[in-house]
Amino acid sequence: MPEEPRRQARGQRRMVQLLDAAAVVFAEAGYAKATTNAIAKQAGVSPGTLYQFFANKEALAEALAERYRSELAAAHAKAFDPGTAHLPLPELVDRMIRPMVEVNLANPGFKALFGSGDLPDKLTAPTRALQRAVIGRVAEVLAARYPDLPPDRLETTAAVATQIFAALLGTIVSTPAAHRERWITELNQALVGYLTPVDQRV
Amino acid sequence: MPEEPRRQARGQRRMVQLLDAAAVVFAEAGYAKATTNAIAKQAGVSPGTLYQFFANKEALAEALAERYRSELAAAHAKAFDPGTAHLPLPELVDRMIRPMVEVNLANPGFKALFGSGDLPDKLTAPTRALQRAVIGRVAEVLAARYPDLPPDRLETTAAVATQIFAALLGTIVSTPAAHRERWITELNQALVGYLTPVDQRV
Amino acid sequence: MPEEPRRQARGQRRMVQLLDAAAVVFAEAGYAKATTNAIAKQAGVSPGTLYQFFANKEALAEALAERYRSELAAAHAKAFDPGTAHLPLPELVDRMIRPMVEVNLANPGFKALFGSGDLPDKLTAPTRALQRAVIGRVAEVLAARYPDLPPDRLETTAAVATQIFAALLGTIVSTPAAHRERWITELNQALVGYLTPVDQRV
Amino acid sequence: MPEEPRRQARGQRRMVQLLDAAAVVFAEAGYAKATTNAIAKQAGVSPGTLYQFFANKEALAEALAERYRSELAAAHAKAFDPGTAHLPLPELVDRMIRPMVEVNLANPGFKALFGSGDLPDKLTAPTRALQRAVIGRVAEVLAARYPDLPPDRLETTAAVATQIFAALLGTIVSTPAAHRERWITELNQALVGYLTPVDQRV
DNA sequence: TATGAATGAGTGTTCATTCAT
DNA sequence: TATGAATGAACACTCATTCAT
Repeated sequence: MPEEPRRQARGQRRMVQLLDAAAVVFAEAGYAKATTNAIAKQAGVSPGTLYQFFANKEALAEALAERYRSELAAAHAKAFDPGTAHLPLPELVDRMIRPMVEVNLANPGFKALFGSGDLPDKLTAPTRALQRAVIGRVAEVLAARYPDLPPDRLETTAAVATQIFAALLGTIVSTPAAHRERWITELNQALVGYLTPVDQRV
Repeated sequence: MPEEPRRQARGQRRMVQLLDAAAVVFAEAGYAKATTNAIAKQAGVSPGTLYQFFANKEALAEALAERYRSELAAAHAKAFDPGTAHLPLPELVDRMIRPMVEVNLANPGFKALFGSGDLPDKLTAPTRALQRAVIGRVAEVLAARYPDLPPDRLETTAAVATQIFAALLGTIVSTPAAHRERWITELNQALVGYLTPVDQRV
Repeated sequence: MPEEPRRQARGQRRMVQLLDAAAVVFAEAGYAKATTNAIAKQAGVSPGTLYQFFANKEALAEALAERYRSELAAAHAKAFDPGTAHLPLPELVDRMIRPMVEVNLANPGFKALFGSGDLPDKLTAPTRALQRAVIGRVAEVLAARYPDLPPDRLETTAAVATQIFAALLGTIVSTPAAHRERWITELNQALVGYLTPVDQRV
Repeated sequence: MPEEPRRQARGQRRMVQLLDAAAVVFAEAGYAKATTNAIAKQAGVSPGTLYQFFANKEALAEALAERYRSELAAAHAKAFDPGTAHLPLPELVDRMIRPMVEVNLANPGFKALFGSGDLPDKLTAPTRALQRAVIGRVAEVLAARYPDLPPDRLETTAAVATQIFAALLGTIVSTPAAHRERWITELNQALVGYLTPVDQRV
């Protein structure tokens, strides 16, 4: 009975296909103006098929956010090890910035789900989840560096850092590669500036 | 013959009414999902009337952005005078933050036009104009404080500061009043942190 | 009490003004796409005023058709006298064509009411009246030339001639003046061709 | 696997259905006042379905014009063969008139697209195409009969003949069947009259 | 599973007409 | 009389979602 697994494999491929298509369309049009029919067409599939895998447009966005979350997790895991936490601040910040920028560059749809404030209220949920995930990563790093920071300070600091991050990410990603480094430096300075007092206090 | 002026006054009142209604609806639904019929209804007016004053949905958004721009200008003008530029950095930043937060709090639609990346391409223009206006204000303040800063540094610094600003504004405004001050402090620290190196370099 | 007549005179002026405006707008946009608001604006008057003089868009068209009918009558009266009826056929036809073309050229709105087949059913009435008036003129001329033609033949012949007329009028009027004569000649030939058998039969 | 073709067949049927519906509605209301929702309802279909097959109202009109063009072509092809060109003029003209009248009678929407001058500018194109197609047919016949006629005379003559044609078609089609023949005869005489000089000159 | 035709409520916008002033 | 703001039904068109095949 090799039916089942083969079917599941095909199903997995379809989902990937659809998610890829959604990323492309979200990137081109933004979430709100993206149409499910356009996504289906981009995936080379009929609208009906799309709804066999995702209950609705929202579910598609959620799954895409989830995918980004795991890519981010992988990239972070690669960039950090226990020793990293005690690098000089500018270097540490650089290690936080780079993978994020790269994931963003590699996934054009990312920004549409991470940055935008014009998503329908319901969609705030998966989007917020993505943001919470990033905040979580940042918090881990800060926790390793500042073990004595009280939890609520930790949380707040991570949240603010992430928001600064998100704010400049748009500019960084949409800037032509040649000028990109300049904005990355600027982001680095902003984050270092924000974290320096914490560094000194501890 | 008070006829003419009275009519014009009515026209003015209608525009204000419609702009108010648009602000409410944009705030609730975001620009993209806001419907002109909903705005008209919120204004207690028929759809046709809306179109007597505004050529289309976009024009409404433009006028609203313009209103915000001028409210912002007024608030800034009140907060600054030539002496302000040489206040200690945290105080200066506080003077930049407060009016912005207040205008935002007083105008619920603001965020929908200022923050969002999901506006139609055409609308990018007035929205960007709003952003540029804010950046302009910030640049003026920085220019007064750092007269020797080269223009491109000035521009970049103002842009980054404004983006940090915009990023945290959302959190500040949507936080219940009781906890708001905490986030304002955080924003202040972020901006001070970003600007401190400039302060020292000059 | 010179009030009354003066008022009436003003009323007359307004009607002329509005009719002129309607002619311009009908000419530019066609009856169907012409808007009463555009006509009012063209007349330098408010929409309400328009409706003080004409019950609705249709009534405007009717009045305009009536004006054209009387201009046509005047032009015809000038072109014909009892002797004309026995001119050689091509000359007679020429005398029928010329004033019609001139009235058309002088009144750009004419075609919109005379030619078009896309008027609402109700408007067929005034339009048909205009056509009937033209047919009547043609019938008179034919009656003078062919006194023995039975009335129903007369009617039919006049109707057909008028329709041929109307069909080519559009082309003639919209052709640049330099080439106009060529199409007038063609129309002349068509009408002469159609009427020649009648000429010979009698 | 009769799946695909069956679906396509359904699609074809829908298009025919919609075109039929459009013909009916255009005939009743004229192009300008016909509504796409009315056409959909007449076809027993939702508005959305209409737009699955035709991009917009215009496209519907274009497709309808195209259908008429091909019906006309078929009817003409049936009525003419190389020998026809040298029939006595009245018979030749009769052969040109009949199929046109019949196509017109069978397709009530025809007139709305063929005659009217009140179509939107863009629609002028397919409408003109229909007219040009008719003129082309006429020109072919004339070319066969008068091989020595210079091309520009041919063109002009065909155009004028077609316009005379179009002008009387309305009357013919809207006349009750009992009296129809009388008007056909009249149209025949008009065309014969117009063409006789050409016949003699050659 | 996959299809794609079908749905239909809803969108931004228009315009003939009315009416308070 | 004259104004012009106000109306609101109607229009062309869209799109997330469903469902017969």
